[in-house]
Amino acid sequence: MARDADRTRKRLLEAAAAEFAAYGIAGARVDRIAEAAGCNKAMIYAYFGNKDKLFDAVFSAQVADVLKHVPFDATDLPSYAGRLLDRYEDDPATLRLATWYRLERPQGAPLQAVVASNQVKLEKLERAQRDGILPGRYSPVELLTLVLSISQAWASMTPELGLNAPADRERRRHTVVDAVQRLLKDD
Amino acid sequence: MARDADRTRKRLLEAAAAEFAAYGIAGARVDRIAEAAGCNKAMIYAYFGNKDKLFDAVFSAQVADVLKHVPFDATDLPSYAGRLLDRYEDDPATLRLATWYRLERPQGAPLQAVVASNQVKLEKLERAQRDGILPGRYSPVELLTLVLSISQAWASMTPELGLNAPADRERRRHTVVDAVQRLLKDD
DNA sequence: TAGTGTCAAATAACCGGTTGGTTGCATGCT
DNA sequence: AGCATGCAACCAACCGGTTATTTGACACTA
Repeated sequence: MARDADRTRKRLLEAAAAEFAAYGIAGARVDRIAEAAGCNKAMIYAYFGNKDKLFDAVFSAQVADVLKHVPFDATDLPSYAGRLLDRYEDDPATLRLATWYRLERPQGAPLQAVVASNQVKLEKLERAQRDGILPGRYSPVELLTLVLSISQAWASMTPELGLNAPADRERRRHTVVDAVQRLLKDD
Repeated sequence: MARDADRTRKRLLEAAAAEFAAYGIAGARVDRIAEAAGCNKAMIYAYFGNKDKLFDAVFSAQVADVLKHVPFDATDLPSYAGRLLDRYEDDPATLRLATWYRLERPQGAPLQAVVASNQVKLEKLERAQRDGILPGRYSPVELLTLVLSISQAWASMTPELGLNAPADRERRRHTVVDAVQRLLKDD
């Protein structure tokens, strides 16, 4: 096998993403990550410094990936919510990583990728309101908060309630999209 | 200092609630809990068995406490959402514990306290729908999921977005209550 | 051979859980 | 009452295993 630092880095990131999604920062095991990546533990420290920094690298990459595959469209929030739901259901790691980030890293400096992505969304929402595409009853940040939390609704409920959730995804999707539509409807 | 098993048990539960809320199950340190409770580590194992069971005890108590202080009212969901938001903002540990539970304990047997509390809510929702108090466009579990996720909206935002959140709580509360109202409004 | 990547092994700290014994209190006997 | 006895509550010290992180030797390549 040829030597390829970039390839090793990438394998490490992928393995770490799976590990962190499953166990969180405190629960993640460095040995497992190295083994899953098919390389040695020391590589983590050579490439990323330590476990926390590795998590930041994983999460920043995830933010960029979501932004790329689920572009934000302020002019059609119901559809955006539906596409977010698709992403969450196709790749549950996305939401788990974000949740762990919120729970376990509230002290660290805000990640630039996240701040920037929020700023862009808020500006687009403000413009859409000025253009009359969106109602003005909620401020941009209120709108964004509601839409995001509704699109996570199914994923953020207690497992016990999940047992009662509709089996077919199309129905869950409809619920979310319909709810966002109602929030935006004129009186 | 008189010996008092009940009192010790209670102090242990309180200390554990704070510790688990802050660090989760994997991150929680048994030694810290014992020290904060002003008693010995061995008491934890005598009273609760192990760390996981201690968490279950803490979480079950929390579920009962929320159920008691924020009674569910299927006939006035907007108000219920508002009261839930109050609870989450007054006692952030509530939601953090629930989130840790969801992330770290998806394998264990469902907690009876949670199952029962869900069952009651779903039945009340179904009755309210039959009585025409609630619209029938969403099923009970869909309705509950939407209401719960909206009431958690502000708390489940990424910290970076939280910086843009409205400073005054009354405004956040209004956003949540208003959103639930719109979901239930007749066409 | 100089430089970079790789890994097994070592290390030091840490953590969940156990053990054996001590302390205070209530009960019942003299 | 005074005292012995049994028991529940409590704790310091310890144990085996695990974890994040470092190191030093080795291998490949240019």
